[in-house]
Amino acid sequence: MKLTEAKQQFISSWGAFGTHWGINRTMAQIHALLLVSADPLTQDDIMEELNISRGNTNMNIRELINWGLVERVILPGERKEFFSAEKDIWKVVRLIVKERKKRELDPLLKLLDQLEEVEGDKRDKSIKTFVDTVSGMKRIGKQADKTLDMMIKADEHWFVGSLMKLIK
Amino acid sequence: MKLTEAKQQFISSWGAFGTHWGINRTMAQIHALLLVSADPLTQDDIMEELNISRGNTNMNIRELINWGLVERVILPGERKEFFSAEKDIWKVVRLIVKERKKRELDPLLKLLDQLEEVEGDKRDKSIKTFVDTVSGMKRIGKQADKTLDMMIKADEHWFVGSLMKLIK
DNA sequence: TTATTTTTTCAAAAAGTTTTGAAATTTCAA
DNA sequence: TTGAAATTTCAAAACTTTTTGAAAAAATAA
Repeated sequence: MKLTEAKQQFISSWGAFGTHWGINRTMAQIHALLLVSADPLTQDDIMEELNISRGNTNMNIRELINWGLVERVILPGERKEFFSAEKDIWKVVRLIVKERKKRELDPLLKLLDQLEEVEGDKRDKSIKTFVDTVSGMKRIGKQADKTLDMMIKADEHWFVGSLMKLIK
Repeated sequence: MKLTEAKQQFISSWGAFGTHWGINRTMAQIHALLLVSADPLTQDDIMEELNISRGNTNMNIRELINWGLVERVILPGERKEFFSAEKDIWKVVRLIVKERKKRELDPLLKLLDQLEEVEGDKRDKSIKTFVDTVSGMKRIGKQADKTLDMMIKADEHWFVGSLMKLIK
């Protein structure tokens, strides 16, 4: 496969995967393009390469910067801003996990804490079912929280190495 | 908080969370309702409780059954079908991970294998950047694959217990 | 059987999300 | 300063996904 074709495949597939991962298609495509670009690109480069509008490009670059996945690069002597993606994939995964944890898991745990305090006699079958479900989720949720925090801080090899020891 | 209100909160929040988790809102709401129901419910119960149409209810119940999260229950002497959700949350998490891995991670790994075989001289900067990105992803992806497989098979306490030992 | 109830399907409508592009704002070199 | 270039904003349009509901199919009791 030729490089140009491979790049295109990569960008379009990463876009499709992104949609399953809480990231919209364009955002994922811009990310993919920057990941496989040897040098930083301008907004115009990205617009042209992906055939998307200026507004769309701008909004999604900004979102990628918020996630910490892309950074603005100022090249001396250039008027335009350039953008480049974090290339260390393990760092990328940690950034994504960190962001999604903050947006999804943390609010869920907060909610479960509130819901566990439902009024009523726990010997009542319907109360029991509710409380048991909520408590079960809270337990698993807290464990996931710890595990993910560990992962966010961990070095790639430490983490995987440790896990691998467990199955031997 | 009263049980009725708590249930409603739980259902509506689980619905909202679901949308971040590759599960549509109604599917997640039906799942939530069944999780906190002490007894199996019929399609009509679900329609009424969530104010949704018959078709919508039917399609989403079917999808929940496909994921293994809900099962059909036949009660003797009853004409209608009843539905109940798997209540063991650790099992629920494993089922969701299993399904999402199959739909998302497995195809990604397949794609990366193909893309790694791009033609050209790896001393070429643009080829190198592409191959490095793809290889990096493949490495992390394979590790995630193993870790998730382990998790899918693992007992809750074995898995978490082992992880916890590592941070002490 | 046949009639009635229950479940399933699917085209069209509604709802939700993303994208566009032109106007407003900001930046910066001269 | 000023004006050209670059960036940002956001309402409307395009697109995508979900939901509805009525009709078809399947299941079951009599």
